[in-house]
Amino acid sequence: MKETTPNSPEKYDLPKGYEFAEVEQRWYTHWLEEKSFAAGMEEGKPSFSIVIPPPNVTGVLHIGHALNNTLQDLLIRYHRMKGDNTLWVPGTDHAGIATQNVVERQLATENLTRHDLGREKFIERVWAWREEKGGTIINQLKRMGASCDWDRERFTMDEGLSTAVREVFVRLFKEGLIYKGDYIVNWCPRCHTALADDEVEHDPTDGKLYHIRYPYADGSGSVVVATTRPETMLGDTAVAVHPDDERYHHLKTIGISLPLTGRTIPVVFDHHVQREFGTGALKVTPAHDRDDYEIGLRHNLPRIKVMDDYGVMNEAAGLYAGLDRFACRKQIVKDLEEQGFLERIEDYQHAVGKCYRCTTVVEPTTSKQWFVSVRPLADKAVAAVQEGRIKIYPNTWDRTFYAWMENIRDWCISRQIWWGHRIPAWTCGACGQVIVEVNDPDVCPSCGSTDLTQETDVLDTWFSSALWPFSTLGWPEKTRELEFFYPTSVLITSFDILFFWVARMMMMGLLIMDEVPFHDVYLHALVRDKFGKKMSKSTGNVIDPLVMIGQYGTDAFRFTLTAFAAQGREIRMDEERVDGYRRFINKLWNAARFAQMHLNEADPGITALTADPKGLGLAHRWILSRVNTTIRDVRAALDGYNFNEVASANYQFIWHEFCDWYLEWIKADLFSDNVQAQQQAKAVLLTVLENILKLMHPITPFVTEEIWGQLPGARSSIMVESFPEPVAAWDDAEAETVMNLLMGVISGLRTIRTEAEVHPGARIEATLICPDAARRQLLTTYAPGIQAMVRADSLHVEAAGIVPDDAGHGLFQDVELVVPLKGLIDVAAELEKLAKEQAKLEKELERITGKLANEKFMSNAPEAVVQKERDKAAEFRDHLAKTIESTERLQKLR
RNA sequence: GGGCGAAUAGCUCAGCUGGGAGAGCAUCGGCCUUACAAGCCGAGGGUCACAGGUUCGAGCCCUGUUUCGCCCACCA
Repeated sequence: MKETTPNSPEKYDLPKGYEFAEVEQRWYTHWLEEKSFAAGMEEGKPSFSIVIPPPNVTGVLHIGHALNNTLQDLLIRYHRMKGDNTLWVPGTDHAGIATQNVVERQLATENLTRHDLGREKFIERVWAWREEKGGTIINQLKRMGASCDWDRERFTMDEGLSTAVREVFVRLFKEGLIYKGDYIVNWCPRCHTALADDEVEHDPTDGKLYHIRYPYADGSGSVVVATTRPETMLGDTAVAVHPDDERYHHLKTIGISLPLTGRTIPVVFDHHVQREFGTGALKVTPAHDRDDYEIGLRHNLPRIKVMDDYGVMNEAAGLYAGLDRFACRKQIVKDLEEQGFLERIEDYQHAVGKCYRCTTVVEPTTSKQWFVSVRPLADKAVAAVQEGRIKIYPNTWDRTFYAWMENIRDWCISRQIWWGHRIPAWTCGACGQVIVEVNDPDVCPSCGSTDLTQETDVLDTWFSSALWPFSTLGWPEKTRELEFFYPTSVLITSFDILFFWVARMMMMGLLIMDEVPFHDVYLHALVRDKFGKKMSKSTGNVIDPLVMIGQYGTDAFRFTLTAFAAQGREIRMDEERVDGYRRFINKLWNAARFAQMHLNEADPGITALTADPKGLGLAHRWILSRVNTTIRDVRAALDGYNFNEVASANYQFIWHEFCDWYLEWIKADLFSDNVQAQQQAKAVLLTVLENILKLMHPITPFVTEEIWGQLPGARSSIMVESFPEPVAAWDDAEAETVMNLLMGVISGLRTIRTEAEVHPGARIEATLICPDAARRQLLTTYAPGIQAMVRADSLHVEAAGIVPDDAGHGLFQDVELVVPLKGLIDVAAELEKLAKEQAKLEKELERITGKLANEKFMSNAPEAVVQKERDKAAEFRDHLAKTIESTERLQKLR
């Protein structure tokens, strides 16, 4: 483990590079053993709770889960450190169709179907599968570092949640919000179930548009209709035209003779028909098309189902019975052509509905289904958002949400599969009474018969997910958990299930609990590849979170996801960024290693700073002031769900302020013989490092925990430490101003060195010319610091002076930087640069003087802005003069 | 067709209520300087998609245009 370096063999206790794999495993196990994730329920403390969007039990962790759960964990760890009663409820979703498919595939390898087993045995089989394989995604979440309260893990099919489902179903039914009706549904002939509208995906598909001639019944003429699905003509019960379409007025009294069947069907007049499309005549198949179904209702047309549940033509299809729907299509086209009814065929691209689970082409068809009347529920949800009881982040989604809720249709909740919550409805065989009860009835309450059959359909998976925020907390029992944690604080999810899930939780929560299910909804972006394409296995552009974790470490991966999580629509994931942040984690590791090398050598009494910092050295006061700013920025970003800013505030501070400047600056103290200076540096260093680790812990739990444990003093887990709060005494505007001056001067001198190609190891001499006495005093005071940072043997600070012709020259604010460099100046390059600078300054100056001369600006702009412009003008004038001077001086050297 | 969003450095993206254009990566130059070469120091690079408008002042607000993406409804 311990790696030695040639320079200091025994000094480092931490390995040279951060070895994440071992650390992650060790700490996660420790946290679980210590039950560090368990929710507290102490009276008088604020509560913070999140219910996880339950991944499908069949799921494997993809990058969307990774993002989703990283953000949740970030907030959970933050609030836990803040001391809130913090609960993160984990769990999985039984995912009806998906899971059933998985098990059916497994059966297929044994040459079995679910029907061979029968319902009960099949369900047993699914449970067995779940026991064996259902924990995959949970284990993967653990590798992400998710600090869920695992003892509270729930499953949408477990006993408690099943009770909740029944309770809600019965209540909705009794309130008249659930009904059974005949309806046209999207039927998947492969899954054998109805699909909700949003479970159907519409893919643009190349197909054909068939133009078919339908003769008038009296033989006096014919009309041409067009269809993409000619096999449905067997179920046609009308031809529809627009009522204002004069071309067809004469058809009012004439019937149509349906080709191939000879059936006579009427012509109906309906506004739905688009006159411009094709011939303006539409064949109407009410049993197999959603729009036709509606037309059929309006005109009282019969519905003829010509297919069975497998997509095979039935008896109503006459000669075509027994043919698969697509085979039938071919045969029909052939027959139409032979009999002279086929006018023409054209290539046609149109949207074809496909099952979102198995991509089988969906067949619209009529059947008996259970529905929820969502209108009253939707109204409650809309009101909750409008009144601000639920806030959606980013709020650009509000309008989309309202629009969707306004157009919402009744929710078809029955599914003709076996895996799921079986609908608690029974029909009496004797009297036909429908019984809906929480507990299985023995006898019909109406006639006393025991001939009761339970509904075979199960509920849409989203029905149980809609209850998730309260069912997981124990409802319908009145639990302490509900009391403490409902409504939950925030729901974090991807916007693509805003309607599937989020809206339905709102509806159910508001109805059942009479209270919102969550106060905030944060909708994060969809993760795409770096070209903006959706990740998919077929495209081969999938970034696998587990591969990322293995390669770069969980912390680096989590940091990347956080840094990408701006409030937008999409995230373009680039693996290179993960590598970049892995370096950042390593940087932090090494900074800690450096700190530890000094802190552990120190007398054991070294502790974090507690005293007033006013007497400390400049760099110490500066870094403490910067820590304060960082704490404020990070907290504000977390509270406002600006996750990317949480990442960047940390990154910027740790790398570019703490490492680049502070650590370099205090090396002099740490290595000096001045014990007091050394002790002071150690105390502040420890203080700052502790704050950094706490600030970073929510994003990068492992590395921070590991470093924390290595710091001096007796330490338990960083998880029980409190999240940093700004310390008023640390704010120090003056120290920041002075440090900015010194940093500017140092950077300027370094630029001069580099441009003159002075070897980085070589020493220089430098002169600072500064007209302002107070600032001159500062520069003199901190000359040793500046010298150390720029490798200068001497540094003169003067009020005025003549710049030697062959000197390197620079400028920071009102300070002229002069470095004598005999023959090292690239005159041509320097002149070019000065010319560019001069042009820029002249342009800026012109703009500002114009502004200051503008009366309207002077009278309208706030005084502060005007003053700022005046200051700028003065500064630019000064710089311009000096630039011109330099140019003249260098020209002498040519 | 309706709605939403995006367009800023070579790439990926920030830029929150309008006041001197930012980061990371990449590029170029120089360095093993006692935490880190997984590093350090420095440099270059932008008509903020286009055209108007409001304003003293616009990347940001308004109108229109172009390109791209998503969602909803889909003319059979």
